[in-house]
Amino acid sequence: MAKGITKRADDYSQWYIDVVRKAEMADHSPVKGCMVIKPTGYGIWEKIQQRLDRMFKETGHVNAYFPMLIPESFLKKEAEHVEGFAPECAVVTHGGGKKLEEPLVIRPTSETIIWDSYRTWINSYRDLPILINQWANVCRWEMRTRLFLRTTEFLWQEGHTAHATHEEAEEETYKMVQIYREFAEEYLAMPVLVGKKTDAEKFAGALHTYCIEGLMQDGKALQAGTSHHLGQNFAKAFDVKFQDSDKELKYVHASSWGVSTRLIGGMIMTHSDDNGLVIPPKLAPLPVVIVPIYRNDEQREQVIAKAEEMTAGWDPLFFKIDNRDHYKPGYKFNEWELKGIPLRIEIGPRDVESGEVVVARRDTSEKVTLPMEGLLEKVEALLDDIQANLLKAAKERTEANTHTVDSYEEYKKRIGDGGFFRVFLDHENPKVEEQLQADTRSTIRCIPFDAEREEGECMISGKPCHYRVVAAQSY
RNA sequence: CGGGGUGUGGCGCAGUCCGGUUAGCGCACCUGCUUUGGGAGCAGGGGGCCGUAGGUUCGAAUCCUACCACCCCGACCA
Repeated sequence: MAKGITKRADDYSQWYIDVVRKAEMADHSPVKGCMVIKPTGYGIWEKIQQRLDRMFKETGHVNAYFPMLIPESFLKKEAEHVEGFAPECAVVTHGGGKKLEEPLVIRPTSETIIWDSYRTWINSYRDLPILINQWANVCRWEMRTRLFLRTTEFLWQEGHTAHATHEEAEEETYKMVQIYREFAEEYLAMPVLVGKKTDAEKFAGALHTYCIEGLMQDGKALQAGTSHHLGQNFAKAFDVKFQDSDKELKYVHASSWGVSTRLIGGMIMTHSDDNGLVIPPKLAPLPVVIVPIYRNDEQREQVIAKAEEMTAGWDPLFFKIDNRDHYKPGYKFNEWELKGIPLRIEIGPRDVESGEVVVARRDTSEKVTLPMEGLLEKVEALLDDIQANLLKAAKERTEANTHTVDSYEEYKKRIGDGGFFRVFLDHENPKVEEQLQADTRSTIRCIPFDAEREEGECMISGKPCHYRVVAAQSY
């Protein structure tokens, strides 16, 4: 059993903090709610960036960068937007030792500064669409923070697109939430619900918001990505018009979408266990570690030489030979498990002798003996199997914790145990959501796209409903 | 912002009630030797103005006052 990690069953929240700390993912910074992302954690973020960036570019998007400081007045141009974000903005009032003419907001999100630029970029329907993404940091002064899940400053990507028509903007909004779903399943190995947020939960300034929602091991939901259809709200606020082919002057339609370092928190809470972090192979900065075993200097030389010979021609970023001499193999086994490395290869004198190695997988702790001959192929196959296995396990857990409930009494009784609850709720009535939150500290997570037609009555108001929504307690 | 808690080497803690040499312990760290197939052993060593600022006292980690920070439980949120 791993030293220094609280068991999930004893205290899930403490377990999470322990895993982040022991795996050396991140530290608290001197400023409340901020974190230092250490190489182990940042390496995973880099992987996420690489994979997602490719998916964005394959769908026609390009990257750009907009400034971090935004004139305060910009935020105020869209009524709902300012109401939603003003309370959590950090504001710069001084620069160069002088009080500023106008305070500058550290971006909580970049719609306003970007749409201010788009005004000058867009004149004709021929300028559209604009499909831009940016990788950036943002700052939101949250009341309560947790490493990766909610930090004062966090890293994310935000896509900001401009379109000639409502339909095109809608198509983009939908396309991007599907890309998030695909990324979550294929890379994070995290199954997600895909659907629409209720009005109460949508982005401040959007017509509607689509989202992906994962279910963590403790039964709480995690919003893992959002895609907003902004309609013409920001175009109107920033006066962004174009002349269409029919000669008419029209406001531009917009979308914005983002995922953040929160995904790393989601990854941890989806796969990790009481022995520490578990990284899905496709996101592992280091998929394979090789631990040499020896009793003396002569053996050490032999074993390491053999390990080098065995891995000749392998991608150097794919593996690492842990030749540190001041730790014993057992220590290294535990350390790499703690850090979630998907596969560990053990090679010692007896393996050098037999031409085989011992391969241990992080997800199941199974060890197998494999010949050095043709090892790379087998290792790659094992990594694929781990990736698939993690997704399968997470899917089964999510399904086992998805409940269909009809009575509010039963819901209230069971909601505390966690899980997704498929229920009839009149999501168009804000009072229903208020009541739900007040009674149960749970919310409607989303109205799934694939909700089938089914007749029932709202378990709070009794109003007839034609499909079920999904409610849960969430992070 | 309400309720509860905690501030002592990098981390985790003891000491505080009842003031008194040089502030301890475990882990981690450094050096050396022996070790090395699931978190090694021994020996030696480095590292602290005890959250901050005042006060009481011959003397304060310990008593008094104020402030600050962080953590947990709620309200706010990706």
